[in-house]
Amino acid sequence: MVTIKEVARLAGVSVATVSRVINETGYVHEDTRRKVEAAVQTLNYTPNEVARSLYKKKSRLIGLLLPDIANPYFPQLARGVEDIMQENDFRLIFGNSDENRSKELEYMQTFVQNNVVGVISSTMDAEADAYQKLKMPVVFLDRTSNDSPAVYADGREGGRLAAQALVRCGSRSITIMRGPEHIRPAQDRFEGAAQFLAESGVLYETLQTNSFSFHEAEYWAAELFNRFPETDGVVASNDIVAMAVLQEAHRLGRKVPDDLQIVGFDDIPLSRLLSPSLSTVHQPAYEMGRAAGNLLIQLIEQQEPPERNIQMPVQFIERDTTRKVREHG
Amino acid sequence: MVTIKEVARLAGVSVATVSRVINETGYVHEDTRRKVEAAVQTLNYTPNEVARSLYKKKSRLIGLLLPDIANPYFPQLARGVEDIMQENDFRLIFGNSDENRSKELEYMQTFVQNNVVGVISSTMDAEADAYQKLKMPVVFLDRTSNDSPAVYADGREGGRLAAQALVRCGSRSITIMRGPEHIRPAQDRFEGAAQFLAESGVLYETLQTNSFSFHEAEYWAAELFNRFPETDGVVASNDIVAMAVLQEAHRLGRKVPDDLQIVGFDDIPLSRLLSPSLSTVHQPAYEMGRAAGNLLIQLIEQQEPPERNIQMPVQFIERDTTRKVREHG
DNA sequence: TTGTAGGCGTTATCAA
DNA sequence: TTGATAACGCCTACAA
Repeated sequence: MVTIKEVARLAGVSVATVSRVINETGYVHEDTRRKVEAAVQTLNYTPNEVARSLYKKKSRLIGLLLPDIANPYFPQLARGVEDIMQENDFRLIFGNSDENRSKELEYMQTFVQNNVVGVISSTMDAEADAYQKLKMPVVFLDRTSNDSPAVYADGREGGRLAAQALVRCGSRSITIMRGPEHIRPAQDRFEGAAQFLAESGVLYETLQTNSFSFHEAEYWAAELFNRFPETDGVVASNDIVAMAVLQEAHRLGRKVPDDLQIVGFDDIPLSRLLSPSLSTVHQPAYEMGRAAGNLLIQLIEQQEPPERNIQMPVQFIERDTTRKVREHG
Repeated sequence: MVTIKEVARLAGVSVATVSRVINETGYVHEDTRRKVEAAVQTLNYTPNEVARSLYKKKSRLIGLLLPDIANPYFPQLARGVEDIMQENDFRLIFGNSDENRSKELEYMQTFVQNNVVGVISSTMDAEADAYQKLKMPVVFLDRTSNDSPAVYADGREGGRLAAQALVRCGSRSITIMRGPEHIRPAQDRFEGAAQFLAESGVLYETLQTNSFSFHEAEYWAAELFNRFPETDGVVASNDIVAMAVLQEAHRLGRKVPDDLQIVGFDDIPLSRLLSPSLSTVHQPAYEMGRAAGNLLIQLIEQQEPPERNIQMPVQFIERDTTRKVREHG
């Protein structure tokens, strides 16, 4: 690797001068600047980030911790974060936590050891010491938090919208699939839906599920029809589960949306490519990733961000697993 | 951050001794070891990876470059790589290249600047200087390469299997959707399918597509039926495109699989949750990620790996977008 | 406007 | 068995 010394030698100046020109700091005579730049060019020099990081005690690295990138909702978040970071010359150290505390801690530790300047985490436990004791800024993504910076979607409203759509289109016996307990947004959605149904006086059942994984989605879908065969409307915990329900309905010969309506959650890109395409509550995942990235950068640069707690709006997307209604004839 | 000096002071020894015990190198008296370990404990010391990296000119960081994590095939690759790296105490610096040369170069540069010890890349150009001049090992993932270490699926065979399935189940007028030109695996699949059809004397048309993206998938699906309305069998360039075709077929009232058979490629997890579920060629994406990770680690540790060029097997997965045939009555 | 030199936290060499 | 110290590549007082 070419070092600053070699550049200095070739340019016939000291390393300090080279440092000045590459960092554009302090005075440098135009002629020397040119000589240095030429040397940089011919040697193809780029500064060693590790040495910089050691000296400054700050790198250009950001830690990103997500539960599971293989789960279709997260790649979009990740992509949003990455785009922002790449635009701002930050790099990402990325890890999957699997909602597993020790993996999470292990990652947090190596983030610190590598001098990352900030972390974006979709953790299960925002109050954990690992976060509270951190000297650097942290933004929680897809997780609510009272007093820490966070970006998340309005789960309550999402749940409300899903339930409302079902009721408006005539479902009278609804099942809400309730996501994992430790995942706050999942609970918010449930509460939003449940509250709306209670207020509307519509009957509903709850099916508690304990994971968002692919494999179990099929199990829960089967379970749904076993336990509540009379259901005519389903608020699924996410789009994956909704797809599984749709498929199971198909298998059982239940007509969607005529006999059974389904509303998903997330609006993963594939949901519109289904047949019937999936009615769902849209979460702006990519934008959430970007928002988290932007917020973190502002925090890093010590600018007081306009908002530290960003709740993103959700939106009901009417597609073909819910019936069309003409409002007001 | 706690440094080795503070540990040394608390333990009443020199930094050299502390270094010896944490690295388990050289002789240390049992008593001093215990004192040092106690100090490490009470101060909660972990070594600064940046300083280590500077001295050793090697970090525990790996560069991972993928075209687009938001595209459903890649998260599984990424997850495989991450699992292996995490098991071996390596961390990942992750970036999306968007099949864009300059982004790729930019990432490669920062990988070097950060002393990564190896990179896994799904590049568009394995022969590029950026890779050839690199001092550290590189493994190409999901891309063929003649003389560089690589992990990829058997695209030719995959194409063959897809075409064969269609023919076996009675399609007589087939359209092959051909993926982007610069993506070698896409071309392999095409060639495998085309060759099989030519040899079998079955008519086929080619629809050249130039991207694997979501949005364009719908466009190509529409195009398919415009251009080749008589098609009764489609070899799609991947599962996303296959889904779009399935949906478009649905819209046009074409019965799948009775009037039209469709075979996808990749076997993304969602493809089995479709109705009808998608017949497709399975690529072991997660395992490919792991294999690439393992290969890279062997290269880094200078062990001569048993194979530097790993072609993974593919497999036709019969589901519901192809017709069932009883072979030999 | 430029150069010298010390220090960032580690590791490894060498002497004690 | 232990400690002092140079070196990794860079940045920034401070001096010139």
